[in-house]
Order: sequence, then structure tokens, then C-alpha cells
Amino acid sequence: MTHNDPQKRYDTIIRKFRENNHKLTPQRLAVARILAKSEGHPGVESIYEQLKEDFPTMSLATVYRNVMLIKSLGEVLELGFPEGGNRYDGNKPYPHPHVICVRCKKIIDPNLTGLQDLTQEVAAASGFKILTHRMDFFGLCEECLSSQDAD
Amino acid sequence: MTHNDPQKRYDTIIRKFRENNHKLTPQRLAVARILAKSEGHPGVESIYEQLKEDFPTMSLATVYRNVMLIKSLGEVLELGFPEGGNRYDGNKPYPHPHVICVRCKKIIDPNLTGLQDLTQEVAAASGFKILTHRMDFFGLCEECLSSQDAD
DNA sequence: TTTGCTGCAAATAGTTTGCAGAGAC
DNA sequence: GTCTCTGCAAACTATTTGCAGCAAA
Repeated sequence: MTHNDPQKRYDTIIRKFRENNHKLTPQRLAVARILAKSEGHPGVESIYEQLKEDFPTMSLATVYRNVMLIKSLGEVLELGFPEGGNRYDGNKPYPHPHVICVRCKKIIDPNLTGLQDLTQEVAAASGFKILTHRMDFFGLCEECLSSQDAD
Repeated sequence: MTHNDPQKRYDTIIRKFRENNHKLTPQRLAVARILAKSEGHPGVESIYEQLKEDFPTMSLATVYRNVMLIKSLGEVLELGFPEGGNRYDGNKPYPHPHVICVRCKKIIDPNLTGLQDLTQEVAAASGFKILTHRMDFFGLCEECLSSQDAD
């Protein structure tokens, strides 16, 4: 429930690449490495910035394509936002609650002990066959609460 | 908890308009009327289509501006989606769970009895001051389950 | 050698904005 | 009469796509 081993996650993603006959390019492996740890739930722009150091010619389009590829393999959870700037979690690629700071955009995984699975109840109440879900809590993190300066 | 009286919701929105010195144009009132009942959680495009009958010159920009105005008055809940096509609920303009059909895009409000408020627990677990939340369940509605034809 | 990948630039689509005329009050 | 609102079209921005050259296997 806490944090998975980034190395194991990385190995799993690479295995999926091989199983599906995708070539192991340096750029692709680098994207996988960042998603495997997914520190801070990075966005495409953040991944791009991290990679530009090692790959000066790196293109944003390549980041998009590889993140989408890994998503299509079921190895990254995409947190899309209507305002744009999607965020990714390749460390825990299954639905789970998130807490999002509306000021600094930090995203963390809360440790909820008493969270029963609502899926059964929702299915019964709605008649739907539930496939997935999304649970986001928005607020201010401790840091942003302390520094209650202006915007 | 079920459905609010559209007339009362409409009156509330109009009152907010007056209180904040916004002019009561026919287009604005028409948007408010549709949001007050919010049947099926309409999107901007849907509102636009409904209004074009009465206002042949109606512009999409006007719908956007008035929906945003009503949102800024706290009288409509915006359900934004990363794929675009935001949906609105002016009948229950406060956070509540939604069940969304991934095929026909229907959105309903499930009647969840045993839903304790997780906000307290999330706040304790994360240190955040929680301001709002979003809870979406995605799946297939009964109609789409029955007609299991192709896409 | 073959096939898929990358980088660049152009295209896309939902939403927002500038501006001039129209309308609420 | 004043000031906001509307309608139109252009702008905006995150993301996607076409294409030619390049690299993995």
C-alpha cells in the first residue's frame, strides 16, 4: 500500500516492452525509469525537463508517445486534469486516492486505513458495471499552509 | 439528497445575479434555466444546442461566459474531464459522487447510503487542509450493458 | 536489412479573449 | 445615457500527427 520498489517496477515495464515487441531505445528506457519511481507524480513537462539533461535533442512528442505507450501496457496510471498538465504514477499503476495541493500542485498518496471499497455499493445503487474510479481530494499542503503569503 | 426543485435553484441563481449586479439578459437567464435542472449533467455543447432553438444567433462563447459566471457565483458544479467536454450540475452545486458511463457518457448521481465523509481521515493522513473533492466511478450503464453490440 | 522510433514542425480541438455593436437598466 | 453583454473571429495551449532520417534488433 505504501511505495513499490522502483527497480521492480522498472523491470516489469521493460518486460512488457519486450513481450510486446517494442524497441528499447535510450529515450524510452529513460522515460520508463522516471515513471517507475514517479516521485511527486510527474507530468509530461517535468519528465521532459529531467530528460533534456541526458538527451539534449529530446522532443516533447517523444515523451508523450512513450508515456502513452506505457499507459497502453497498463503500467502507468494517468491522472488527467481538465486544466491540462496530466500527471502520471508508474509506481502504483492502479486506481487509488490522491491528495492534491491546489497551490503548489503537489500530489501525494494518503494512507487511508478505513477506506472500504465503495465499488460494490455504487454498482448496486446505479446498476452500472463499474470498471474503474477516480478519487481526488483538493486542498492546501502543510508547506503552503505555513507560507500563507500572497499568491 | 435526491433532486432539488429546479424552480428554487433558478430563483437562487437569479438572486445571485442581482446581488452581484449582473445584467439579466435573455441568454443568461436561459443558461441559468438549463443549469437549474441540469438534466443529465449537460455540457457546454449540449446547452448551446438547446439554446440555438430560441436564440438562433447564440454563440458558444456566450454559453462559456455565462456558465463560468454562474460557477464563479458558486451555483454550478463543474465536472471537468481531461478529454474535454466538461459537464455541469447546477441542481446540486456541491461535491458529490458521480457514476459515468464510458460508452454513452451518461452521468448519474448514485444514492450512496453508507458513504462516510472521508475528508476528515484524508486531512489527518495527509496534513492537508481539504477544500473540496471529486469522486467519479466509471463503467457501463444498464442500457449499454444490454445492447452489447459493437461500438 | 527491416521495422519501428525520434525530432521537428504543423495540425488539432476545446476553451478563452479582443473588439465593435447591441441591449439591460 | 452608461456600462455590461453578445457574437464573431482570432488566439491560445496541451496534445497529437505526418514525415524524413536514424537506430534497434
